[in-house]
Amino acid sequence: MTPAHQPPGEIRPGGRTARTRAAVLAAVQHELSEGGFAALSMERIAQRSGIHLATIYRRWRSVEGLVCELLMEASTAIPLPDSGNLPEDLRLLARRIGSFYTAAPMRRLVEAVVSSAGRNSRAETVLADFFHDRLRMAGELVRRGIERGEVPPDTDPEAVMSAVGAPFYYRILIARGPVDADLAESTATAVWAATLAGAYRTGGAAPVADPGVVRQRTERTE
Amino acid sequence: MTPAHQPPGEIRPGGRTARTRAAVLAAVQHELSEGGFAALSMERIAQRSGIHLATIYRRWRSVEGLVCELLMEASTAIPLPDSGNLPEDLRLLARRIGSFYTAAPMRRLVEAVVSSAGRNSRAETVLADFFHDRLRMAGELVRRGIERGEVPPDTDPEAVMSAVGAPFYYRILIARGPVDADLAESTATAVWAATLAGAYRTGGAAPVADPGVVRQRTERTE
DNA sequence: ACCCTAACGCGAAATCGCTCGCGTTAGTGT
DNA sequence: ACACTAACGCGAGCGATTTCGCGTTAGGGT
Repeated sequence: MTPAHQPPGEIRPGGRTARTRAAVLAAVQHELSEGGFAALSMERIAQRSGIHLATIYRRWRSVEGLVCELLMEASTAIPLPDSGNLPEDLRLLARRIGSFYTAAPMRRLVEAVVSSAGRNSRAETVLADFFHDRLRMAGELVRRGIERGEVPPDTDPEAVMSAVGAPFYYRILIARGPVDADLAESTATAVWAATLAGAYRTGGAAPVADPGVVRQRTERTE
Repeated sequence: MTPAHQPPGEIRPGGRTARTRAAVLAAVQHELSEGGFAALSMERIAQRSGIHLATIYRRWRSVEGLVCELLMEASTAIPLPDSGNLPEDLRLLARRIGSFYTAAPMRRLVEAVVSSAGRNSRAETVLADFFHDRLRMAGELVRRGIERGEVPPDTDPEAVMSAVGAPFYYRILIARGPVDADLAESTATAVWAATLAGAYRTGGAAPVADPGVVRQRTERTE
């Protein structure tokens, strides 16, 4: 997302270029935290950052471009736990995601990115790639659990991690309510129970008749 | 969201007004299905619908306004099941949501509404109200299950229904992947298992040590 | 220390989205 | 059938966003 038009023969990532970049992204961060995506305009960013309007347009093309770059900046913000125990890891991760999104700035960033993805096809790609990467990495957590024999071996790691994230994004984007500690606890408990029940096994979900029964069943048509 | 400015002394919902409304909303629907929210502009809608640009601006103010009205139009699109059995109801509902969002038009509509909510505070309110209503109504489904003694009596109905919806919106808005039958089955299984495990009980989630054990436990700090 | 040119600052110009005023059409009540 | 006015069509006009051309500044290589 970085270069809007083809860079000429040579690229200069250092010195002044890096400074203006930092100034602009910091300005976007501030504006986003204060007024949200709705209050985000190129002109305000230019004023706050002290970087000329035309320069920002040249490098990022649009507010969507800026927001995307900010997203990629925050890629390592939530570290993945490794406690040697899957249910514990799930709970730790859910809590980290929860506290991460309890604060307004990151919540606003997600709103902004998803909002951007709706209008800008490039933003959509950036968003999709970002979360695919993240899911793939987080899946490692489940793979360790499989190796330890804590869950069925055909459990889909990315499906489990999607289930960990989904409630938070639902709360932020759809229900538009606060992200709190309860949501994190609830999510961790739910995902672990569902995983044990075989909901995330590959080749179709396994409906359970009684709690704790893990078995495969053919799909029914409604 | 309907009247952008105060209607004068008298309102005329019939005849021509209703026709233009239908024509415009149909045009929005088409444009949305084809090119998505990104390709949605007031001018294109005006051209396709045959309604003058100024008229559309007068009644809806913006594309966000149009999209919101389209959302409210689709309020009864997913009927709530009542099979007399909660896990069956959850599965039926998940399937209905799944097939509802498998088709592009409705998927695009959700993308558009969420995208709009990021920029327009009024759209945000419409979105929140819409889903709160929907959650409240769908909660009835869980309440019946409580009465039948299928789940713990302090289960939070709206938390359960949020869990049914969340995976679909995550798939649409974040993962940006296809909504298919597998997702519906997986979701139904997961939510039922989590509900039995007490993940959605009020007053804090109940971590489970073994599958099927339903018990309350005090929250731990990380 | 020097040159080369990528990246930036600046103001003007073009473009675009949106609004406004006025005349016309067609519901609605009597 | 008639009068009244809400809602629409139309085009001009306004403001905000976006781009362009040119001169200036400051990395990066020799």
